[in-house]
Amino acid sequence: MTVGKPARRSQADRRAETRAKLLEAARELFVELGFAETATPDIVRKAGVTRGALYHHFKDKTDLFRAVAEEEAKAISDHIDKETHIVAEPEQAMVTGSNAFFEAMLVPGRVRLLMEEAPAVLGHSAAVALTRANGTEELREGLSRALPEHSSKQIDALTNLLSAAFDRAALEITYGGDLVTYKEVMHQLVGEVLKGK
Amino acid sequence: MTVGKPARRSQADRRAETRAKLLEAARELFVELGFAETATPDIVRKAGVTRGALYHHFKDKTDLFRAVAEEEAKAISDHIDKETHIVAEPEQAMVTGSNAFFEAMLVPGRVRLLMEEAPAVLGHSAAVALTRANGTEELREGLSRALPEHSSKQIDALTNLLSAAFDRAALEITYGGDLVTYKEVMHQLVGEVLKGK
DNA sequence: TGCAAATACATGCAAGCTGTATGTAAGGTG
DNA sequence: CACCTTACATACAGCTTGCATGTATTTGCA
Repeated sequence: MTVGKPARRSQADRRAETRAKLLEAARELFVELGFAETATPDIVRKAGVTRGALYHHFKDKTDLFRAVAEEEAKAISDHIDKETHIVAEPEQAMVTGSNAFFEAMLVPGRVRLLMEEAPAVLGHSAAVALTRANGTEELREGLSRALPEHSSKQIDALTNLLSAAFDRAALEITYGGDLVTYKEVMHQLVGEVLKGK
Repeated sequence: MTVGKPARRSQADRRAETRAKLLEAARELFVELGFAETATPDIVRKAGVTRGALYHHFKDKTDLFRAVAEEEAKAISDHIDKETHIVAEPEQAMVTGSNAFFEAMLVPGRVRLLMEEAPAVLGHSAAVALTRANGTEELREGLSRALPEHSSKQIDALTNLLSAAFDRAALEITYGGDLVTYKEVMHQLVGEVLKGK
């Protein structure tokens, strides 16, 4: 059995592997130090590749951050979908989705990446677009159903405001706020809106 | 009348003047380009001073940003205080304060500085501490008065969540959201919370 | 199977930025 | 009027980013 003979990997495999290593290393450093304080030499050292690889896979440092953030948002979205897709009734789906959101947000670094860094690095619009999937649609639908008198403009606004409250709750929890309290208060808030008119 | 003879200014005057010029130039560039994309050489060129002056007045670039952000937060706080201090009853003070907040947030650049850049540059905690004065206390007091059964922990949480909603409303308005709609929906939201229980 | 082309990555380099150290001029003080 | 302090200016070292160019591996194809 020949040793040291590097297995002939396909380009796709090589590519996927280095890309994954870059994403992982970048995520850790972005979480720990923030985007601005993280240098690309540090990222590639941690990933075990060179800066050439980084700039081959990503347009620039910001593009790498975008990829990290998108992956993170997708993980959240997937978790919420997995928890809610079995729930049929919209009322219950909202509360389930809410709980799933808070669960997902407990994963270390998510809040830092998506709520603190992303708005500044990618801009507000891109940042909200990232979290667009995070239960926002379920929320909008629930509100729309419960408040048929409201215009879609009003529903959109309300969705944004409640979504912001969810985000802030996650943020505060990360910074030591009490999980149970914030979940309670958040549910109370949504509940009152739903039965309001 | 002697011309060109530079008036003998006091140190305090010199100091205040350069500092003001730096703050003004920095504000413009931070708003236009964001913190990371703004270079100190550009700031001092715009201010008509040298980098030496900048680093004499401020510890580093972040410290300059902090000063700009603090000035901005104070302007908002002053505006809200001016509008609300004549209003006696807490209920009315809240609605007046809310309107004053939205008015204040229309000043160009404020949202960019305080809601987009500040959290990433100064950290979430410092950023919320900055806006701590922006009607947050009136809000907390109003909630506390209207919801006597709630624990102070719950009041704090609710205050944070509604405060986040206010912030998001300002953000969305800046990005083209309809001012009237957001004000309406925000008032509805607060109103429902107040009469809830 | 062997060779050319494409892909994936490595290395070297130029430009720019930050923060500090050191130099100078103006203002305050006894 | 001399000394000290404050306010600023200039020079420099160390990094950082992104690109340009070089090399190795893989793939397509005759």
